[in-house]
Amino acid sequence: MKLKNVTELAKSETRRGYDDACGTAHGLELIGERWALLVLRELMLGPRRFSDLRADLPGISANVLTQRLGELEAKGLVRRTRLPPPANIQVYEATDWGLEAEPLIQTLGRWAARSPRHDPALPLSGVSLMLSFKTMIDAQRARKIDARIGFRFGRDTYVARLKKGAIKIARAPIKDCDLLFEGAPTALAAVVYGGQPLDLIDVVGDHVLAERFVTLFPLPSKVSPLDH
Amino acid sequence: MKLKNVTELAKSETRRGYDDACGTAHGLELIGERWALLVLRELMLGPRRFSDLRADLPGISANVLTQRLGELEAKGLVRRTRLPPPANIQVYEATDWGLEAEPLIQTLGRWAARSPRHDPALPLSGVSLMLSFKTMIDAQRARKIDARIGFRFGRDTYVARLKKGAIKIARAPIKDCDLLFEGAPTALAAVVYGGQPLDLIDVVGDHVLAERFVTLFPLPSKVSPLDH
DNA sequence: CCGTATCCAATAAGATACTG
DNA sequence: CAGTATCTTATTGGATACGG
Repeated sequence: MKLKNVTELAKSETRRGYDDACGTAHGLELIGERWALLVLRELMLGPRRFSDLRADLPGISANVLTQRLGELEAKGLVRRTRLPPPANIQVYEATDWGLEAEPLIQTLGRWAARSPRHDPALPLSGVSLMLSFKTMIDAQRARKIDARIGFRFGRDTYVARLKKGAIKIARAPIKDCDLLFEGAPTALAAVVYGGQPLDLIDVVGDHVLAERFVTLFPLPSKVSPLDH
Repeated sequence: MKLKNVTELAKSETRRGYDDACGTAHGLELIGERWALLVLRELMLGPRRFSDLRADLPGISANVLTQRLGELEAKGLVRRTRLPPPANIQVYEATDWGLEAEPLIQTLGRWAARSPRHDPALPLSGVSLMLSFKTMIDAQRARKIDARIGFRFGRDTYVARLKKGAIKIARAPIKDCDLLFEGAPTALAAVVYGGQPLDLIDVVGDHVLAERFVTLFPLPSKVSPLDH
């Protein structure tokens, strides 16, 4: 009754399984617990520290984050590493296999975007927005664009490389960009997905390119509530 | 403290959300609760009744199943219908949007199949096995096969149509099949995925075809526990 | 047999405070 | 900043009982 410490935590590492050989069921045992997939999502574009994760996952509590990270680490999806000096801080990083969950995150997001209940006005992390661009890009519309586009969300910066309808995005310093967006991820999302005017955010560089860029990510049609 | 009835159930219809505009987060609000995706999985090949679901989801309790079905119905993923007389029984059926979750189920299953912890010897429902065939089929190996293959698991029967490397599967009466497998889904899984000999199950019809069929579904390589 | 409702014990999540 | 400890609340699963 008093062993809420290491022993019990280790035991509760996984909640009772589904006892099902189906890969889907096993997948749920791996990333089906509350918050787990969102923690992994935040690591898809590179390592993050504990407090970054906490800030980007509105509503997660410290103890749940600790527990999820420990479980993901035990399962081999996340690794704890230490940045080389002089930084020398501890960060969490997705393993190769963890990174392979990206199609899963995209498939889930694309499917859920059809939901009539989906509210794109809620807050959004920088990583979420970047991944949504990778997921929702309309290759047809983007095929003629060849550009480097930067994003600055607070102290995090990302660079997107558009070429031949494909988009690659990495966390990287803003350098040699044709265009830079600055502001909150939520504001940029309001422009791209909510049809709000571009002047909600700061745009540095090629404004014509910016106007084109924000139209490259069409949302799928909503499911009609009458179809049930 | 006493209103555990309709009022409170309606309120707890969804557990507290993630407050995140990301489609992935919304997806988790839709099908992220324990058992929800597995319930939906069991409906992917057609309507099922309450007791079928209960039997195919080892370990789910009646009250949790009732609750998940109610939530999935409220979200528009599942519909309650009544089979026409003389059957005239109530069944649960995935809506069109619910059926669109199939790629999600497949992506999750394919990803999780790389897990070193995945145990293919656990029990498995007929629907799971059929969906795993659709997910894991090696189109190259299957491209020369043109056949109708039947499966009988207890009173449920399925027919798979192989043609040009593609496979279509539906719950249907066994008719005009080149080959019929009979037995428990778990036994057939042991043959196809566990490398067990074919004589674990009953095979009626073209045995040569049967031997080829069971090699069409290669599992992905496991993640090495050392890669962490 | 088909579900649904209720009660109970075990766990997981959430909020908050706190320590190295 | 990076977690831990503790307390409270919500959810889960199992048993059982109940109505159609």
